[in-house]
Amino acid sequence: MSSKERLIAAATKLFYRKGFSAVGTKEICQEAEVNKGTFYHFFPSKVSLAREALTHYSMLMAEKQMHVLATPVSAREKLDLICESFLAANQELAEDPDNIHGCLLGNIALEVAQADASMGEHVNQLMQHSCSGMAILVKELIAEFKIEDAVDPEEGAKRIMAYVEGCLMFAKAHNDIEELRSRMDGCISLLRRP
Amino acid sequence: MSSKERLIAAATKLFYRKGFSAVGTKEICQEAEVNKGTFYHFFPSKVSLAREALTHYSMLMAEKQMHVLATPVSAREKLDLICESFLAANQELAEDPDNIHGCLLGNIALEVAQADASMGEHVNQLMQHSCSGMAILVKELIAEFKIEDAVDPEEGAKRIMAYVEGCLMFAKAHNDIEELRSRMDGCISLLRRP
DNA sequence: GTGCCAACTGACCGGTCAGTCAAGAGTCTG
DNA sequence: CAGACTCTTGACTGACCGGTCAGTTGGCAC
Repeated sequence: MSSKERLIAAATKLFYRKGFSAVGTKEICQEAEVNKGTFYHFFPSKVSLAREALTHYSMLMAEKQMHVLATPVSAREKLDLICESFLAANQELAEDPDNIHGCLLGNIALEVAQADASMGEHVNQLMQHSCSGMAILVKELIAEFKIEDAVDPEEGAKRIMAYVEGCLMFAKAHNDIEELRSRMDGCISLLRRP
Repeated sequence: MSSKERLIAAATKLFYRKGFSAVGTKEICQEAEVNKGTFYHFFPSKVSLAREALTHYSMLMAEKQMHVLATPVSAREKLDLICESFLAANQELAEDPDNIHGCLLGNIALEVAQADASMGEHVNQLMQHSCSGMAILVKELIAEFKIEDAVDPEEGAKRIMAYVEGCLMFAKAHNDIEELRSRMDGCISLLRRP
């Protein structure tokens, strides 16, 4: 792995575990086994690296999402697999897999996006991308559950993502996977018009 | 208002607007019109003040919640009023009311709660409290919509809170109130068993 | 060989951070 | 009035922050 790749990987891990502000450039460099100067050779600023780390995380999640969508199981089961892929990412990036860190995108959205406009724009773009992947699954869910008068798939995807992010927040706060797993069935209800 | 009260009020405002790490003790003191020493006369640390600010915010929200619950309108309308009370808090605490900052409890939960154990415990307690208030409304909703085979009210309250927090995250990221307002109807669906 | 350049080094910069402290001001009690 | 107490002051500390820079290295082209 090149220095640049190691920096992005280290930043992704550390921001995921501790958040943006709590991680210093020094710590990132140590984790990536790179010197301070090398950091600023490849990235103009800490925020800039964070943007690339976010992209890296999103690609990782999108890959898992695509894999789930291509799995030959029911749409309902795919929903659970999406949930599991969040937990798999946690396992890959967390130091202790028993610590639930939620979703890097959501975490950064709440911590940094508003303070830094370029980051905000970037987060929005990645969120949008994530939702459009989910919209495919939403269509399958609507068909599978024969939901009449369902919400628009794009809107349904946003609702489900919001719900999942909220559940991830609870799961992180209580450090309990079940807060997420046991609530995934609620996603289907969200597609019905009330 | 006493120095201590001014400190808590200032901290609540600033943490709400910018997050925990992005606000320094100096800035809090300036906003509260108090000196550094006075800060540390009343609070042993920045985290300690943040805990009290969080409590202050929760009391503010609980008050609004109680007021909504006592309003003589339909349960469905109360749900919208709860949503409006989040926006009212935003109006009260934000510098520019057009900037959506979400929920202080959720923001801090994702930013700090995991790094600081005492903060995590505190956040959990306040979240619990907030959910138990919501459970009352959930019972009303179940009765009003004659939802058969509904989820347990405590569980329903958690689902709705998770959904609302998720919608608030989207609303903050996109800086658009409608991301929250237009999705409140989804709360009712969440109470139905799928 | 020589020239070149991206990759890399690590000491260093000004500034900011949370937190400290000794001294003073104001207020209550006996 | 004396003494004890809380509250307030703001300069100060040392660690740490993101970011810079002059200089080194190693490989590739000619």
